[in-house]
This record gives sequence, structure tokens and C-alpha cells, in this order.
Amino acid sequence: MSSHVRTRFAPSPTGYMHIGGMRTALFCWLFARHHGGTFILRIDDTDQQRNTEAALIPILRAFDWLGLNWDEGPEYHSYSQTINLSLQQFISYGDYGPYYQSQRKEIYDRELNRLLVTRKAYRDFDPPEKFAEGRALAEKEKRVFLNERTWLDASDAEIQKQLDAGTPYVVRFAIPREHTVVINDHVRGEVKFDAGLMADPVIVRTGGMPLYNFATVVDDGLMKITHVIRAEEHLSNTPLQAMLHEALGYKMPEFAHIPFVAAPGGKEKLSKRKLDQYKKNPAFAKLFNIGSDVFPKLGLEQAAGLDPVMVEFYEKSGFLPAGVLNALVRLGWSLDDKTEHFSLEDMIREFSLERVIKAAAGLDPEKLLSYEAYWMGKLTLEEKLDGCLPFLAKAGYIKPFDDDVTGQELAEINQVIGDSQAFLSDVFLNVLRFDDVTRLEVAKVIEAIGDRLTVFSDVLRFDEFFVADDEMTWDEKGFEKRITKAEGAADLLFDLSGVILNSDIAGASDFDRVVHQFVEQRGLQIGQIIHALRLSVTGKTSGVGMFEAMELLGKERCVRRMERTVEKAKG
RNA sequence: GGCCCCAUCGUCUAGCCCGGUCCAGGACACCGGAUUUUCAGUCCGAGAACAGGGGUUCGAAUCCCCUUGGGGUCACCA
Repeated sequence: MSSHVRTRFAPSPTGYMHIGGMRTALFCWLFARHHGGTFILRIDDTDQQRNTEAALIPILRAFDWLGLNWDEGPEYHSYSQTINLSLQQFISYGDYGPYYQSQRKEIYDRELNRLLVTRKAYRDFDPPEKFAEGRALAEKEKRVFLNERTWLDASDAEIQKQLDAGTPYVVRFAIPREHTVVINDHVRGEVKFDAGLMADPVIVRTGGMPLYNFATVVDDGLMKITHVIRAEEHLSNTPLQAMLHEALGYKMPEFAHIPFVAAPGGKEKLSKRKLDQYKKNPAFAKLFNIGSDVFPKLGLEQAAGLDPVMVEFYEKSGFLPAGVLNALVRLGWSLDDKTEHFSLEDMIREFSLERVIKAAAGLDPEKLLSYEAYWMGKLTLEEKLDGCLPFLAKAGYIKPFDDDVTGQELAEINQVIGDSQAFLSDVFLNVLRFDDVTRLEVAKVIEAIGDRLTVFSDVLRFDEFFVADDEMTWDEKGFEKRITKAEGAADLLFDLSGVILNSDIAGASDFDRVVHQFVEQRGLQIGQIIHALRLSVTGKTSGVGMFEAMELLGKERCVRRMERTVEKAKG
């Protein structure tokens, strides 16, 4: 039945995983999983310039982080095991490998030769200028450019002569110009292209390296890809690829061109180059702000160069994979008129290409955050704790144990990865361990924070529970409003601190009782002191429940902080 | 510019293929109210869209055509 479905995602190692690409990958993955098929990760690295290994890690990690596994592709050990990372890991598994295009040169050569002997492709010995000039002229005259094909019908002897002379050449595919290519796209429906309008494209460059369109077709064909699911910008490559498939005698895959992820407030493709523009979008700015709040505290700052276009950004800011996944799947796809929340299992069960929408959709940071909040709410306290601990540790609020081992592990990783800072801090976050006392204390704070936690890094905003009393700072404006300008606030605080000090207090309800008694005796409303109290104890104008906060800190620390506040107010 | 794609609330979308049940449904955001010592949350409520113009039809968001607008792509990049 449909158990033969094979889909692939073919990223090129760019050093980061694009959030839009991730959405495409998700759809590919979902389609394969839904049909019990095979999902393949293939590395488009015909470029060869870059350090493939280092540039690939963030991409593989993104898949790993979101829980999208692949059946064939580069070998990779889940990041809890990355400590043992070594270059040997960058081999591939699966029966249709290698899965790195840079390792498939012989295959391309072989397939190219089949095209050459049947004259479906030909060596073009003309200098590149000739082609460029022809095109420029055509453009000037406002007509369609078709190249001359001087070498298409050259005799074997002529060709051999050029070959012997060492004349550089490219290989062009001879477009069957009479052809009208009809693509039956799963998302777009029937799309027609007139091959008569297309110049013969280079498929192998001087030097013999294949170009994208050729390599892709060879790989898709030989890897028995049944469904090419990719972003819409590839739609115009499709007729060429379809013709190549035909010329090579492969079974034509089915195509599905899904809309790309658009930039906030527009319809343009989301691009890393336009980040400055995105910052002006209020909703998007929110995302940037999470980063600029959190990363410095984690010591990431510039080094990491993270932004919301990269999947890594979300991981490092403590987003939940479930929320990100949910947001991505709803971008261009829906099940019906009401279902909003999908776990990975739900998505696998329900996903279908038929329900993919045609128009580009902008990533909505607000909605992403709301999905985060939803899935965060589904977590147990223990799970929240595990998510928050690394952030607190990285920010220096709590201490992990096993520090030595961590340092050593890091050194090892550093050796392999070089200076990829972003990756380092990443691994660091995930190898930390904490003792039970620390865990218990933090758990109490997280419990008090409750729904105020949307992403894990939100815990850092509650630093009042982690800083020493003498190092706690006050919100400037809040201090002025609630203490300086509030008549008698300082005196009230002073008196209250005395009362608290002399009371028998064990928990939140005791604080509650004592403070209420205090205001009643003076004929005041609770509202007349609560703000000053909060400010003096936490330094903030808002936060967790007042008396819960006090319980977390304990009587002595509350009193000390109140005294400090009074000093500051008087001094 | 050529080729191709797209077009429902501010945003993500349902409805469109198989015209009437849609004076267009949901979610996020926003606004108002309730709850609360604050924030968040929760609950209740409000406002908010078929790009325009022609057809076809008894009847069109739904079918056809045109216009407009937006976007993608046009490399010896992927």
C-alpha cells in the first residue's frame, strides 16, 4: 500500500537551521511517518568549500531537538550523547548512500555518461561569455533566449579533438523544446511549463562537479524518492527536473510544493538577511527581546549570533519543542475549523498534503508563544524543573555538581568542533547535573511561578529568589512610586519588619495572617502596603503570589530585605 | 521584463473541488467586564474579513473571465 513512501529533506550545510526549512522538513517527515514510509536526510554539499561537519551539526541538532528522526542519512548520536562526538560519526547509514552529495561523484559521472551517449546532454566547449552575451542580447531585444547549441550535433571526432586539446567545457542538458511539461502538484494542482522557452541549462560545471538540478534528480531517482516535498521556490526548477527524470529513465516522483514561511507582516520569504527589518515588527521584536534578555545572562551574547530565523534560537531561549512544532505545523496546514493543538503523534495521525494551503504564511510570534504556554502547561513540575535548571545554572544562580567532568567533556568537544561557541554552550546546558537539595529548592520556585512560565528561560526573570539579599536590586520606577512617593511607606515597612521578625512564621499562610493583622490594627487596607512590601522583598513590581514569595525566601531574608529597603529610602 | 504561483478578520486559518444550511466559523492578538494584593492565568463579552470589476445562475466567498495587488524564480548557488 503506502508503505513505500520515501521522502527526503536535503539541506546544505550552512551552519544553522532555518525555521522555514524546518517547517518544510517537518511536512516531509510527517508525510513519511503518516504513511509508515521512510524519511531521508541527504546533505547537499556539492559546494565543498565549507567545513561540512561543523556546519552540519546545528542542522542535525535541530532535528534531534524537535524529535524528528531520520531513517537514512548522516549518522548522528542524540545530543545527550554528543560528548562522544567524533568526526567518524559523519558517515551515513541506509541502503542508498552515500548521503553526502560530495561523496557521490562517481554516481553522477556514471549517470551523466548515460545522458551523453544518447545525446540528451552535450559538452559545450563555447566560452561562458558567449552564452552570457546571447542572453544579454535577447534581454535587450525583449525576446526569449534560447542558446545556439553549437555542440549538440558535433561529431565524436570533433568532440574528441576538443577533449584532447584540453578545452574546458560544461555539460548542458538538451531541453526537449517541443515539450510541454505538466506537473501534477499535490498542493498547486496542474502546473504547465513550455519547454520551448528554456535555454539548455548547465548540469555539470567546468571541472566536472554536478549542479544542483542534476544532482538532485540523480539522487531522488536513485534513492527511490516517491514524494518530493519542498518549498514553493523550487516550483520553477521542477519542469527541468521532471525532464531530467524522464531523460534518465527514473520513475517520476510526485511533487508537492508547499508555501514558504513568510516574513512577519509580509508575504516575502523569511530571510536571515532582513533581520533588521523584522525587528521593527512589534510581534517579532518580542522574540528578539527574549533573546536579548536571556542570552547575555547565559553568556551567549554575540558569540552565538542567534536570531529568530534559526531553530537554534528557540532552543537556546528555552522554547519547548512541542510549542515550536505546533506553531510550525499550523503554518500552512490545518486539520479543520477548530483544532489548534497537535502533539507530534496527533500530527502524524492527521497530516495530509491535501490540507496544505497554497498561500505563504507569516510566522506569528504571538501565536508561537501561545502554543508554548499551552504545552508548558501540560508539563509536570518535574519536567519544568529539568527544563529550567540548566538556564539557572548557566546564569550562575545555582551550581551544578559534576563540574569537573563537565569541564573535561567540554574540552573534548571543543577539540572536535573548534570554535563553534554556539554549539559549546549548547552541550554545556545539557550535561549538567544537580543535587537533590538544589532541585527541591528550585522546584518550589517553579511551582510558585506557575503559569507565569511560558518558555524555560522565563525562570530567569525571577532572579529575586536566587540572588543574595545584599545583591538584590530594586526596580527604579517601582521604588519611586511605591516607596519614595508613597506617604509613610518606609515607616510602615519598618514597623512590619519588626512584627514579622517577632512572629512565629512557618509558611505562606502565616505571612498572610501576620500582614493582615498588621494592617487591620492600623485601620489600613492590604492594598496600601502590599506593593511596598513586594518591592522591598523582591525588588519588583510584580511576580508570584506575595505570601508565597515570602515563604520561599523565609522570614529572616524577608526582614533583611525590608530593612535594606528602609535604609535606602531614608538614606 | 519572461515564466510560474498566490489573494477570507491585524495574524494563522475553516468554508471553495461537490454553488443555497455563511448577513462567513475557530484560534492568536486587541478592547471591555468578572476574579485576584500585583503580574500571569482563568471565565464572560465586543469589534474585526470574502482585493476590485464583469459574467454564469433563481442564488456565488464558492464556477468563468479580466483588472489590481503580493510573491517566487530566471547562475558553471542550493
